[in-house]
Amino acid sequence: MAERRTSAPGRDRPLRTDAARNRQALLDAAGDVFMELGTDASVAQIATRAGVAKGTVFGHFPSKDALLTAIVTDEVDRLVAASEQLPGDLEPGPALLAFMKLQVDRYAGNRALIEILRTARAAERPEIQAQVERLAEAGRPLLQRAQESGTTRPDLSALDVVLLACGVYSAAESLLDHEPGACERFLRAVFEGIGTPPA
Amino acid sequence: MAERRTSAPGRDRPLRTDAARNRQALLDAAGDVFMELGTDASVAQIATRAGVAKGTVFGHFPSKDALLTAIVTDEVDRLVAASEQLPGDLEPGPALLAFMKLQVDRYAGNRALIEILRTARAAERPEIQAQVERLAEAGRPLLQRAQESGTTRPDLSALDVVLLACGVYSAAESLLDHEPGACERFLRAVFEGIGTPPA
DNA sequence: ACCTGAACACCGTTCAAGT
DNA sequence: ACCTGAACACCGTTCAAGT
Repeated sequence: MAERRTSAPGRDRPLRTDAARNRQALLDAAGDVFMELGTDASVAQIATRAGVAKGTVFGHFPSKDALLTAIVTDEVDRLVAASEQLPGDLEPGPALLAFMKLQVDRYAGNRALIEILRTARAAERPEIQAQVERLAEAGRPLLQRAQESGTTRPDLSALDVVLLACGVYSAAESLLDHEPGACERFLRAVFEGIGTPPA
Repeated sequence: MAERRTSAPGRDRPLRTDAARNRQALLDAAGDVFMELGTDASVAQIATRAGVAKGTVFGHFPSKDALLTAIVTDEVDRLVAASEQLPGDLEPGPALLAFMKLQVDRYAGNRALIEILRTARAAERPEIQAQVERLAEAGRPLLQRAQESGTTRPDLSALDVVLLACGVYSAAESLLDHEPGACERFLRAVFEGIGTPPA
């Protein structure tokens, strides 16, 4: 769940109570609307759902992008927490696979999330890139353990693992309507290798 | 190169000479502008580059999407042709890898192309889906040969291969500025498997 | 201190008026 | 038969006026 704060980050004094309520309503509305409709959802839709005027959005967030960044940060919070709570008795390889599975499942659950991550070209959006790296950091110990056990190729970085999970979801997305298990199938293919002869 | 036609598809009579010239100018301009700026480039930019009024665009193409579809069709034409001209003496596995390499190279060369392909959710844009399947068809014999030789896993379809190439490029995109070989590295990782111990 | 809603510059698309 | 450019509905963003 998102941290319920009554002040914007980098603020020393608390918000007025109605402003704090509006801010949270905007975050909730943005979360819902972006999740369902993706990044193309309009600011007006979010304002309406939050019960405020369109201009009020920009009193709390400097731009639509800032609102999207807040959503991404929230989702990455949950992913980091979930990856820390992965069952501890997993073998190194399966643990890394489970980390990637957590990601594709979140992408499947939030249209906006994957749209933002794959639109964010590295140099252009440092705030988004920071979230991607935060996610990579959560996966780093899992990757290290897998590589030290010799079950994972050594030429991969923690960032690579996160990017490949994005790529796997992107590849599978158009299949999901007719094949709900497409992500798992592609994840397994990537893990074991396309060029793997039948068992 | 794009086929230079003086009539729109599904037309029996030829276009007036000035109209034919404008149509081709629009296709050329759209190819250039979309390639450089991606799908966010405006219709006005394309009209200006083509030397016509904004309204003229919609006399030739019913929508901006139709213009994008024309670009995708053109790029798929080239990809299909290139994959038919792959060296015939390649082993089955490397031939399939080369087919995927052709794709990621085109995605790297045309910002709009990959943007369209990964935005096109299957059910929503049948014209784009048709182009993806045309590309899959070009890869089918290569996949079949690789699977029959036992060097490629049997649970992949020709469509899967195209989608995975899109996914690999998407995963590598943000790294390309600092690591130009990121696509090849990810392609190799996916081919050999992430879970492959050091050689 | 915050909210509102009109206003602005932009976008894709339409269409009456021209040639 | 085709082109033009004004007009329309929409978008993200700004800001003067309110409370």
